[in-house]
Amino acid sequence: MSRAETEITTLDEAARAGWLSYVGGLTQDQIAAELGVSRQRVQRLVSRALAEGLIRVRLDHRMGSCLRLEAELARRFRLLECRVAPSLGASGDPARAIAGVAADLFERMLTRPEPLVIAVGTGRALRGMADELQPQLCDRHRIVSLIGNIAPDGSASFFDVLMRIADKLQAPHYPMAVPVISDSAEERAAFHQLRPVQAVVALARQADATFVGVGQMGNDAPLHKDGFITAAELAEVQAQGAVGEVAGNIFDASGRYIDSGISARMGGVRIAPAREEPIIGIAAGPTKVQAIRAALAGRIINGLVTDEATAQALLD
Amino acid sequence: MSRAETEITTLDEAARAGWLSYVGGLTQDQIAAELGVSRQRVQRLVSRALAEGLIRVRLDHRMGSCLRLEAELARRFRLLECRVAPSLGASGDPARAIAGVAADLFERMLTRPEPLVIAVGTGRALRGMADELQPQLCDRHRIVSLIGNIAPDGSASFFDVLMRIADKLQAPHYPMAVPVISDSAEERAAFHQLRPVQAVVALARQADATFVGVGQMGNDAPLHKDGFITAAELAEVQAQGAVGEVAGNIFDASGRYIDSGISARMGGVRIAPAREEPIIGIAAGPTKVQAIRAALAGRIINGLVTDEATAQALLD
DNA sequence: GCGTTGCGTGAGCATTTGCCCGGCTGCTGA
DNA sequence: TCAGCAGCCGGGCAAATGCTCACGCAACGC
Repeated sequence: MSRAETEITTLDEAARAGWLSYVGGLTQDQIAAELGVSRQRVQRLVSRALAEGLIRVRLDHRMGSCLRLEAELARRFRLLECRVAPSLGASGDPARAIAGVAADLFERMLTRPEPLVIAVGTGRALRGMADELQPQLCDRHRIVSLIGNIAPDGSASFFDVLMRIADKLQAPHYPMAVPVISDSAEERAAFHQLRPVQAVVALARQADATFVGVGQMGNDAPLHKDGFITAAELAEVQAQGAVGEVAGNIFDASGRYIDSGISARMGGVRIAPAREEPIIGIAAGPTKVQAIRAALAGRIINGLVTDEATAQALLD
Repeated sequence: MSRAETEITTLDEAARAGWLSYVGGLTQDQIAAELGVSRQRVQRLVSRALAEGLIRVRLDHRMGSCLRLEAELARRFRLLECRVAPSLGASGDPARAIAGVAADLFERMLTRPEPLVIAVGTGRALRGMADELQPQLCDRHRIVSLIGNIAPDGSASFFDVLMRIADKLQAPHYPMAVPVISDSAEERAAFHQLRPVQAVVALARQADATFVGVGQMGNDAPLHKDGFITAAELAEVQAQGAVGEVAGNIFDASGRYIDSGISARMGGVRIAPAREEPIIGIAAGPTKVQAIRAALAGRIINGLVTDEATAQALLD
């Protein structure tokens, strides 16, 4: 109890310090005087406010260079939607650069008056987007997961993107209660015969908009790093020409899905190529270029949020 | 041409510097290396990005103390909506503190699926809110002005809140083409007999939501400072018990409108007391407390965005 | 009872940032 | 053509900031 209460008041204090610093433009000394604490404490509070994500910073200016890249990508790959975020410099994390821009696009989708079914995948990029979303009441839309939420170790879910988004929007949400990847094709089939699972799958297939990450299938493949497939399995699909993956469904350089032992066990929904509804891929980074290009070529995705460096590489 | 182009590229550069600094967290030296310019130039660019409003900062945390004040205000004054922003310290501008919170509430209104008519007043607080709005396509709602847009000196409009909001939302908008205050009651009547003016007035009267500032009627009254009424006129209504004003309509301490020579000449729409639709007052500052309290008492407004200090004063 | 551990605190210091100022460049008008 | 002027640039410096380290205190286990 007292633990939770102190926690709340410290966060409050951090928020107040951050507010005075960023919005009010006061110096830390002034804030210290205002709050009646030491300057050092103010420094710590502000840095905590930043770390906890209490302070949200966005850039309200479309740079010419980004706009040009967007237009060129949209033309070249016939995209419905395209956003290019400025890169964060050589050392920066590309996922963080695109998170805010992706959240912006997502929020724009939410402003549509008609109730939508919005499907989401998972991964670091989506997770970043979810964290950047403004909390708002938006309960006319439904959020549905494209992938299973049961991790190999039995833990509920890995990045938990669906829950985070639904939480912020207080929207009805439909997790897919199947393993991300089953031990066998039979197990997968058994799960998918369950009535509630079928309902979620049907919903995901008819989604009015879809937001997914794009995974590379090099040796740094997220599918492998996160423990969903073994190194041997990775090598096997690499040998079959795998270059990328969307919602766990692996495809080759031309964006055609690869059928393999893995795909028969992978839970969740395979996005049909060349859908008309927006399927937005959210991905950036040098290692993902080939995967993104393939997903675009196969029209698995018809929209893209990426960063400058990746956009440039895609066009080269 | 070259002037405009340089302007654009400088802003782009400023935006990029600000992005790397605020979002990327790089030091100015690192940014300088990245952009290939001097550290001093980076400093200038970042400060320009800030000044131009390219960097938008918001606080994503409701402080306990603010929530308590909101709940207490809502209870005491039977409010439909109430938001209390943290104060910006003794020296801070209260209008700036509440701008972001007000914009948040406004944006929340915009997420409603059904097309709305939203009426807006004017003033510094509303202007601040308009500046903080996220640009977004929101053309199902209509924005209508409560007050005239012809200033005494003939200039088109003073704070131009309506245009700024409509611009950001690309929404249909209805300015009221009448003088803020006419020279005579007859002139006012003549304007209000015009068919287009009547249409706008009708729209404003039936607005689904209304956002207004609240002006004090002390010697620092905005109506006087901005040149709409003379010192003599101010003194006259003060003698009649004037304490505040909403959209140019002056009321006494109990929130009852005062009929005077001024009110007969004031263009625009008088908000009917005790309306059911949300009428959100956006105001903060020690000089406004009495005016806000009166507007609440008379149920001219039934919602409030203010800051901590003002909220506390209202409750005392 | 006592040592240990973990967290928060303040002091001091290195780095970073904001700003002023002198100098330079490029434009303008006589 | 050239003086005058305005705006930009970098140097340098003072203020502000971020960070590390040693210390104190309370909780915990032995």
